[in-house]
Amino acid sequence: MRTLPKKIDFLAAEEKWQQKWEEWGIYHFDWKNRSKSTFSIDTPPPYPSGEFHMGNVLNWVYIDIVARYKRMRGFNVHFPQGWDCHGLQIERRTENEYGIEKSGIPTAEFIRLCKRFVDKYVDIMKTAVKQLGCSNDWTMEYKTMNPDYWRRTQLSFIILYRKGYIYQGTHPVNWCPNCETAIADAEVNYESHQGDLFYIKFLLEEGGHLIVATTRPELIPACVTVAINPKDNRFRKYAGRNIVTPISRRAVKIIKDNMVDPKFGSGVVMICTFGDKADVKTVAKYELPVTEVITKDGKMNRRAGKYEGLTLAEAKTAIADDLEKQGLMVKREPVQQEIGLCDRCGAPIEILETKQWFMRTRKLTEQVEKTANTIKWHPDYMKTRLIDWAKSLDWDWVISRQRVFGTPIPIWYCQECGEIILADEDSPPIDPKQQNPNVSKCPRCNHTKFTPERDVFDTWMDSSITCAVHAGWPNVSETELRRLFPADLHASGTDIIRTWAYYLMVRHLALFNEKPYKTCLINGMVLGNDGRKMSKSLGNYIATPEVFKKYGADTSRQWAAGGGTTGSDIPFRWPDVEYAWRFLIKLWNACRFASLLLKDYEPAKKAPADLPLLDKWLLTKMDHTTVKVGEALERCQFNVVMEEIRNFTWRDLCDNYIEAAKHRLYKNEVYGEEQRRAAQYTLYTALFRVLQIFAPIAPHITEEIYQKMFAEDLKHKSIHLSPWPEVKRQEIDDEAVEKGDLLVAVIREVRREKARKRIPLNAVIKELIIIVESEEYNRVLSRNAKDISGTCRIQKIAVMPQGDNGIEVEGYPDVRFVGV
RNA sequence: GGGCCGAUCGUCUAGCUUGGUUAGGACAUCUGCCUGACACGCAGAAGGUCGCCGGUUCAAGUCCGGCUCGGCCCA
Repeated sequence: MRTLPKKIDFLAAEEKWQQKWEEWGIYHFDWKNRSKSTFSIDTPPPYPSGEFHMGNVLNWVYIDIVARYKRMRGFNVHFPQGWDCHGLQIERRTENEYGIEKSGIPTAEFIRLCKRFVDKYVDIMKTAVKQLGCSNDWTMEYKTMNPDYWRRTQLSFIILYRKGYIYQGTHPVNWCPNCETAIADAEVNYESHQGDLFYIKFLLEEGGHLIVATTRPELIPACVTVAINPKDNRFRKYAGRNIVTPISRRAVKIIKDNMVDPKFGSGVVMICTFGDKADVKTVAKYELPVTEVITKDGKMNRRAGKYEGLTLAEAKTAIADDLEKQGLMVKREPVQQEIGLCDRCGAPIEILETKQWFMRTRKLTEQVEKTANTIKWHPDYMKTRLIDWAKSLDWDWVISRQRVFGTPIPIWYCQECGEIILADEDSPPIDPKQQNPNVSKCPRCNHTKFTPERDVFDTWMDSSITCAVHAGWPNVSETELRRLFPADLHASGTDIIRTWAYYLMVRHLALFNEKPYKTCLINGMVLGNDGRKMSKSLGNYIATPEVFKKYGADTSRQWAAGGGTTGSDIPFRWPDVEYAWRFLIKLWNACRFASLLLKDYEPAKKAPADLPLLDKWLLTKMDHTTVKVGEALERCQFNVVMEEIRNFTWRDLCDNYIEAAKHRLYKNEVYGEEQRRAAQYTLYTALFRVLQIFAPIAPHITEEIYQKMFAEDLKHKSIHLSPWPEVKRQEIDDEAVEKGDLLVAVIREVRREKARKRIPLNAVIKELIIIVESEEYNRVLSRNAKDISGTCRIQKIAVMPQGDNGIEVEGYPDVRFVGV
């Protein structure tokens, strides 16, 4: 066996193996192999924002550990990787990057720049994923902006349309005035905000007035009714009467509705079209008219009269001032309110009524719930988040976006009668703005001119069909599709359950009447060391390269695996990273030590007969660890995996076994060749086992050591292609564990006594007498007395049934010793 | 207001599913030791009434109910 060098450049070794693995293609899915069971992983294609943060690290490490483990378990692992390219954020960042404005250049040119931007940042992120040592199969890499992916997104739309899941409607939607597009519920974040609550006099038609409390006086021109609570005795009598809005001077009816909280403000609220979601509900309930006063870019429109052209904030001030002047402003008071913000740009959203495309998702809610219950969740309680979210949705999913960088909606309209012309199933990929439909005339009115749909799809329309796309849809037969679909595993974060996990669910249920994934693995958020969500603005941000450059991938991966329970938020702590780093060094040194003492070792296929107690003790502990690690991996409890491996390696193997076996390894002239061979066998076996069970977490160092020490003998091309160790029941010797524990306890107590007496550990003890009454213990200690004397540097050792008081061995009241 | 999660040594965290060892670990602290792999190490020490109040039980960090305080998501 080759000896390991004293020092190793871990970072260089990582790069070396990453290149080798790719060269060897060992992570490729084996399409031809029909005998192995497949394990398909639905990797969420990330948004190539260019930032590969510690949250991405967490997400990828979780998935990759499973991928590597399943490969060792003999599965044909399908682990693709794609990139989710379209979207608002990319458009905006492209504008920043190239110092341009979307409206200032031709659309085709702008799209070209967006693609350039995406390509650049995909490369950066891909580099990071590779640096992390992820075992993705890059032969299946895809980008959702490519025509081949468009084809799939568009085809799925056409199928859903035919199945009745798609409709176009004029409906209030969340609207971002900054991005100038509709956005879905899932893209709205709510934030608490200190605002003003205005108390404004509305004059009753018949004289007198009511005081309306509102946070948004700028919407008075959009006021369509005023509402009070039916149980509110103060105002009940006004229901059904007319009241005149100030500013716009319109008469509107007073209605009564339970949703009005009599305790909030004045107990009288105005309903505007649309101030918030509650307004939308009320309007639908009472079939109220809609008065829009906001333009798509967030300004007041013509209906606002003299306020036209003002921004909403300006209009608020202006209207409040005018009300003040007219003596209609009673008072204003500070109030905490929840404001909806655009997920991509942070601007406050509005609700506008526009023509949009929708997917009928709400009718699937019951099925979503039922299906979610058939899926295995890690951790289990995450499924309630999905179910609660699905049940809480008020609106269907708005799938159209008023943007340019996205998959086009394959629709045309007849210029004469407005008939909707849907693209054929074999037309995609298609851009209706560039091509005409396959029909030459309108099926309804025979007109021959068509207008293309200019909207594009919500990015989630691209990224929520991946489970099927990864499995080859629509290019493969049903049988072939079922080979990899539903995915065996989908992985994502707590923050995107409401989007990713949910949209995947509704899309695949609607398209295939099948769940998208069989298990769902959820990672928590990465927190800064102050316990708050890591973000640049909070100043608790750790950039990934900072960690990678200093500590590399295996350390980062250990941090991710061991940082906390799966699903919980993981704080980023440098001490954890350093501990992980030290473990790598410890493992290296242990292996180096072994390699020095195994130089002349001829690997044995079978265990030598009659192994010494301590060797059986270690090997049984090794098997128990293997079983626990395997079980923890099956349950995605990566922190447990880390703990088991570290404890076994550091404590049992290094601190206890190696220390207690050194004398046998060094002095075979004293202890005999057989004893030495036994220790060599045990070291060899235990270290290879550690490398194997640690391989899914730390793929580089385990490969480096394996190749140097074991490959020649064991012949697996890579440790990652070695089969996961099967523990044979007959090799488990729990009696040896019990007896070995006694031996280790005695050694520990002797060391402790040396520490108490301030004697150096390596000080020689002339004579040690162990007093033990129990016959069984006596036998154990007598037989293995040489391990105690060899380890603790005792010249003469004796075991006696009776004697003076002495020092009691912790945990063994009837075992004492004298002589230190 | 609703849903979910959490509260364990100075700090961070495991254990709770399936109640029963001296509540495990890391960092920090203290004391020894350069022991023929490793000072990026080794051997030790100290530090916890497991958020609060009840209940079930021979036995509760673990199960049940209530409360308080945080976090996330939503209205």
